[in-house]
Order: sequence, then structure tokens, then C-alpha cells
Amino acid sequence: MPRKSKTLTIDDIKVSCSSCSLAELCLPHGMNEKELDELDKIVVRHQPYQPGEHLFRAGDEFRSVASVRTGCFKSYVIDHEGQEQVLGFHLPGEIIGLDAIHSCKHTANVVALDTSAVCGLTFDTVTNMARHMPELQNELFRVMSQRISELETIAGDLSADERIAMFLLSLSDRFSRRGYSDKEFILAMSRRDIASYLRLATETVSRVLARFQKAGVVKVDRKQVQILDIDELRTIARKS
Amino acid sequence: MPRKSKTLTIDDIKVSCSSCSLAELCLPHGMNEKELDELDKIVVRHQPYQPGEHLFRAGDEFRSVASVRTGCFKSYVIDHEGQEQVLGFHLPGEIIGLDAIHSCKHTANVVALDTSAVCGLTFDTVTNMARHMPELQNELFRVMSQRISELETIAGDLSADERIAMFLLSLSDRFSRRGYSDKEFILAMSRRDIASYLRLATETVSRVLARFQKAGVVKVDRKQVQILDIDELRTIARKS
DNA sequence: CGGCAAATTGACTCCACTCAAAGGAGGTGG
DNA sequence: CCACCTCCTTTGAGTGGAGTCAATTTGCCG
Repeated sequence: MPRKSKTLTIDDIKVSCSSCSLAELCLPHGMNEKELDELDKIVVRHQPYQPGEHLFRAGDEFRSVASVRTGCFKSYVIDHEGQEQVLGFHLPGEIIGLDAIHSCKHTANVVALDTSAVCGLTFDTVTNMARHMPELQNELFRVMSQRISELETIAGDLSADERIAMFLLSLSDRFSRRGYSDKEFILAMSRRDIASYLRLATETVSRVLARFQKAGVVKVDRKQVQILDIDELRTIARKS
Repeated sequence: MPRKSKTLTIDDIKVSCSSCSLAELCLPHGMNEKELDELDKIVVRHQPYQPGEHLFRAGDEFRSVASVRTGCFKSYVIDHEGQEQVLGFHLPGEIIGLDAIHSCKHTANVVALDTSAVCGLTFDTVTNMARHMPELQNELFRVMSQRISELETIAGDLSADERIAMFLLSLSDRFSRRGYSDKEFILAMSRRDIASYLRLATETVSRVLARFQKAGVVKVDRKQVQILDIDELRTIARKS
């Protein structure tokens, strides 16, 4: 049934959303998972990204939206002092690149932290889809408003303990949504990246994690994290 | 030409964008200013809002998007400790209420700080417009991405001096875009509101403004602000 | 002229940053 | 296989900027 070389149309996309995590963008809106690989063949880069390899860089023309299939990415900008500022982490199932929707240029750099794979849609495909599918339009709004919530959290007047607790809970939640364990996971990012993202010093991240561990809330071994008392973590996050 | 009672259609909106600041939403996309008051009669509340009066409250159903005509509003939420958290200020020409686009419920409270007037479009009108007009869709994206930039600024690792300097520059810029003086303006909001918005203590706002005044950068008298050395203010804002 | 809330000013405290140094972990080459 | 290097992480000691607490002062409105 799948034909080899064929021009992609809106209808194709409607019925052939890939099995990859881009499904999150499509499936909630009446699409099915048939013809899984057809779309992939058109839009996916098959070689995985290696740690340190960039998906795109600030200023790049907006060619596509990507969804993480496996691995982990971080997005960051370089501030006026030349310092790297981490804007976010992208786990499997999450969409990358919508920052470029308005200006048609990416505002952030996105780099793999792990061996990672993505799938994506070209810019034209996305805007055409959005034009013909009000549901997708809403989905794009949803992603943007998610980013706003994320920023509102970080912008809040929070202590270091609260920030770390919320960060761990956020990861836990996001992993569990994707079917991974919500109690035990790997921090693909460095302490430095976490610190930059949470607007803390790396030493503070280290100290807080050590304190949490001593209190029996989590067990941390290098990049491996185990949440021992998720309720206590929630209490800490809620300005205890 | 204007008829009294008439159902509003998409075409009407296309040709009858009001003269009020909602024009910012419409005019950049090929609309004109004819039939100024017709739309106003449908969507505008003619009585001005008094200081302390709410435009809408968190949880309200999303009925309309509003654009400030005159005066000033603040939006805020009440956090889990019962404390008011100011999210932003809305000056003439700026759009209020898009926070509700996805969930169809407002997430924030919006209250007048001054005697203020707005004009607005109903929810149905906005979503229909967006569906039929890709340009409007982009405009909505633009407003959301503006909010993201604003939050990124506040979320940044900034000193009290930097925050206040950026805040004053932002107001200056926004007033000048609307044809008001960029060097002298009124702070409709209280020190407490500014502090909450910038995540500082009220005392800190007071002290920093006093310090800026002593340094000859600004002249502050109660709510009246005069920028004396805008370049120095920019230097302070750029992490001097 | 009170009465009240907002704003200012001062004294003190504390949390997170900075500076500094001592472990690991992983990679490379001899 | 080990030595070495480098980067990341951890831990300790000290500092400082912004918060807190408290006392006035100022402006506003009845």
C-alpha cells in the first residue's frame, strides 16, 4: 500500500501520523497510527544525534518542527556576556522548535545531551496543517502556553530547595507520561545545565541534592536519580 | 451607513476594525479604520472601569479578548499561600485575555489601576476570525511569544538594579510606541505591585529608585517618573 | 484635623553566590 | 594496562545582596 515516492498532502498527514512521538501532536485529534513509517521516511533523519551534536542553532532558518523520539536535548541561548543560558530540556515525546514560528528563525540552540533521535515536519507542512486543522492550531497554542507555565514557575520567587524539588517532580511526571518509571530515572544533563536552567549556582544544585539525599527524600548516584519520598518532595515544592 | 442592530460577521470585522487599540490586532493585516464605531457598539463596554474594578477574574469563562483604550490594568494570580502575584501590566494598545485561549477559562485576574476603558471581541468572534484569517492566527502567536519573552526576562538571573532599570525602560518604550512621552510618565501601579511583578521586596523597589535618583539617572516623585539619563539606565539594565 | 494605607528609611539576618580546593570519572596516548 | 589529563562534581569557608522586621514619614480622603 505505501508507495515509494509521493508528494505529501494534508490528507496523507491526517491518516499517516507516524508512530514516533510526533504522535503527541497528531493523535489526540482523531488521527490513527496506520502507515507508520511512510511519514517517517519523508521527514525523519535516520541517523541518531550524538551527544554534543546540534539539532539546530539560533538564527537558523525555521525548516521544521521536531519531536524527540529517544534521548534528550537541551535548548539554550548565549547571553550578552557570552554565558550559556539553558532554556529547557526536551524529553521523548516533546516538541522542539516552535520558538521559530513567528520570526521564521530559531531563537535558541538545541543540542543532544545523549544519543538521540527525532522525527519532524517541515515548516510548510506545519503551517499548512495548522491552516486546515483547527485542532492542530489549538495544539500549537497549547505547546506555547505550556512554555509560559514553565517560565512562570522558574520566574517565581522560589528557594533553591523548591526549585530542585519542582525540577525533579517535573522530570518524574514527564517520564511517567511516556511510560518510563516516575521513581527512577537518569539525569542526562550536567549539574551545570540544571543550575543554569533553574538560575542557581552549580554548587547549590550539588548541595541541595546532597541535603535531599541525607533527608532520605531521594537517592542520587551520579546521574542516576531515585525518588524515595515523592510526597515529601511535593511538600518541599509547595513552599514548605 | 451603520445600521443599529445587525449580526456581526467575519466580513464586517474585516472592514470595520474600530479605532480603538484593538486596531493593533487588526490593522497590520490589511484592515482599515472605516465604520469606526460600529464594532465598538457591539463589543465595547462604554462605562469606564474604575480603579480596583475587575475586567475579569481567574476562572471566568473566556468570553472576550480586550484591548486597553485608556488607563492601565494589572493581571495577577493568587498563589497557594494566598499572596497576590502580579503577572503583568497592560498599557493602552495592549491586548488582555489571551491567557484563556486554550482552556477557555481565564487563568488570571485583571483589575483596573486607573480609570480605564477597553474595547473587545467575543471569544467566538476571535476564534472564527483566527480560523478564517491566517494573519490573525500569526498575530495571536506573536502575542503569546511576546509574553514568553517577557517571562524570560523576569526569569533571568538579574539584580534588583537590573530589574528596575529594565522595568523603567520597558514602560518608556511602551509609552512612546503609543505616542506618549518616553521620558516622563506616571506609574499607575503601586510599589508593591512593581515589587511583586519583578520578584523583589517593596522596600527594595523603594531603595533602588532612591539610589537611581541620587545618581541622577531618574527623578521620582511619588508616581511621577522622569528619566534623566536613559543611556545610563540602559547600561544598568545590560548587567553593568 | 484625624485616620489609614502607602512609601521610605534603618538595622539586622540569611540564603545563595563566590572563591578555593579536593575528590572522582572518563578519555587518550604511551 | 596504567599514567595522565581534563572536566565534572562535591565540599568547605567566607561574603554580600536582598529579604525581614520595625519605626517613621508622607500623602490621601473623609
